[in-house]
Amino acid sequence: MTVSRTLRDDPAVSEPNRQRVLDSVAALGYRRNEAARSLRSGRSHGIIGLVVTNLANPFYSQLALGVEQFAAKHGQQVLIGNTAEDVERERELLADFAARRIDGAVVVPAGTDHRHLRPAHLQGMPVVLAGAPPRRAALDHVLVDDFGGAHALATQLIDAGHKRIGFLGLPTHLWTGVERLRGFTTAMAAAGLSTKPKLIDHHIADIAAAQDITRDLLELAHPPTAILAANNRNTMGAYRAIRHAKSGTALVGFDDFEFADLLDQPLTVAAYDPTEVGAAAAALLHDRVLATNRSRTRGITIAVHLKHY
Amino acid sequence: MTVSRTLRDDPAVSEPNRQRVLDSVAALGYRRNEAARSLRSGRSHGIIGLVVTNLANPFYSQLALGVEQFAAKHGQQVLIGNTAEDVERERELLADFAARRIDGAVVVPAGTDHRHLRPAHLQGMPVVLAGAPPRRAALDHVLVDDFGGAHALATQLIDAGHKRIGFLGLPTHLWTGVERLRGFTTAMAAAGLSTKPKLIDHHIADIAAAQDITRDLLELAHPPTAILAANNRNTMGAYRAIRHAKSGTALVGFDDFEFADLLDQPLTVAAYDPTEVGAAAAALLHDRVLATNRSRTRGITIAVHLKHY
DNA sequence: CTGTTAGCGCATTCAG
DNA sequence: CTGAATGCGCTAACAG
Repeated sequence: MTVSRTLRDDPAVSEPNRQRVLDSVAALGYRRNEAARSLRSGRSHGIIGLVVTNLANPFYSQLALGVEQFAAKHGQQVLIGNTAEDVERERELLADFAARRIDGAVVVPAGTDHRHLRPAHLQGMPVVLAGAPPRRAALDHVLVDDFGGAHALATQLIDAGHKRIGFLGLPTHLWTGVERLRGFTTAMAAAGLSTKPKLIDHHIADIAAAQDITRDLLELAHPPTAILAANNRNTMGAYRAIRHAKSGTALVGFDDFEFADLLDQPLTVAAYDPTEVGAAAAALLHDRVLATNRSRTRGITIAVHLKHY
Repeated sequence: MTVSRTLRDDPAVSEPNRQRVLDSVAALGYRRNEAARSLRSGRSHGIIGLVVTNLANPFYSQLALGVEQFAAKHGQQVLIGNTAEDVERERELLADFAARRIDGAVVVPAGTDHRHLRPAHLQGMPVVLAGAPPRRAALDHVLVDDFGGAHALATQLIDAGHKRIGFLGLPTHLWTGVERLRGFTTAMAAAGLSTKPKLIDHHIADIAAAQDITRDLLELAHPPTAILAANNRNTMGAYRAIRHAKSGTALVGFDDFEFADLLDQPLTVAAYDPTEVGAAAAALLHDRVLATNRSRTRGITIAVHLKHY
């Protein structure tokens, strides 16, 4: 018991005994068995989960770093899972996490129905969403200012005199896809400009597709004079097409990326720090775990700023 | 007991009872308590650790994905830790992992002395190294063919007729730094070419430093006609300097990177798949955990191939 | 301040 | 094939 108390920083241990314990612990290399500890108390001690859709994507790996850094600062460790956009796998992972009685999880959701992420379905384990707002569930969440970033990008083009602007969007079943499109169309409408359906695309799978679509846009009878790409892959594809066509079309894009400054033309990107998203989500989770009262859910939005290359 | 047996796939349960259990489990949403499970058996059930030096680095996040994918295939989960190159933190993380009685860990080591990674120091927990060979400890390991890749890059330059070749190296306290340099010098020696100390550099901290050093190289009285960069950051820095100087200097580099095809000059890179490194390490760990006999340690080397842009 | 008792939920062992 | 007894290592609650 004295050992247990000492290692738990219980003040009810005399100083001489405390020292004797610490000395012996150091000499023997003794470590508490965390499995027994968490069994006894019914809670995991210092493990939080992180579920992302694609760990190889730099956005999510940086987010993971943010979660890890916050967790480390609080003596916690991070159990990670990759869903590859598969909702079934997401459900499975979280059920596993709950069975391990971990403290909670940060989730980048794969789907748009989040009922299976409610604590009621996970033995009371709390979940914080990252990158998407909760749907059909009351959950803490951290978002990126997708609307604001896209709005600012569009506004910059409009202020520079562009009237025909092409938009390389993301699938609209993604929150991010909807918001970035909305930012674009709102800015256009505010300037009294019309958004031509012909100049807007959503089903862009990869860099090559973005390049093809941009090439088609540039070959129109009335091609756009500028293009707004909704993420960095679309930006890259558009850049290739523009460069190939030597068209002088202006380009702005959401997401910063390494080597953006190596391109041959001016580029403005809407940038933000993914580690901040992760850290903020971990912080919300931390608060939620400590919250004895079931307080209202909270939402945080991470700011986006323009960066000119 | 019948529930316990059923959930453990113990064949000693009658079919009707098995079904009744499974039905009830489904109806109630019951899940075994993994903490109790691992307490009882003294082993963690299906958690492996992963310790990397920098999760935000795409190399390590892809490695992490490889580990996660292998683990998922075997019903395991991954506890992740970031050392930020801090050996003390590495030691701490692994001691924590051991205290949690996880099955084992894949470690990208921060230092060159691996004695603290021996099972004897970690309550018997096995460790597999990734990216560096074991030093002062007998450990399974997965390496990349750094020597072969650098050798192939140098050989390509030599075959193209280059005689004065600059080398942008990595710190030689890193295994990778030593091996890539050795690949370069070996190829040069085999071709009867001398390696000028003036054209070789090691203490390159970031892209900007690589750019500065390359600029200095190009301003020499006898500048190199080609440059071999030992990783993708050095390649990027060298590219900037070459492009700025409009010198026409040839460039090859270790590591593939996204957008390498966007550059204005031909580029050859030594490429490999980091997820393969992670998957191979997880596989070695898996074998080691299952190995009842303390078999000899094993080492695997992942192949590198040239890719021409 | 320190020690004793009891139990967290599971799986091993042994009886039936 | 099924169940009862027991203990994994720790800590809450209580007694001294």
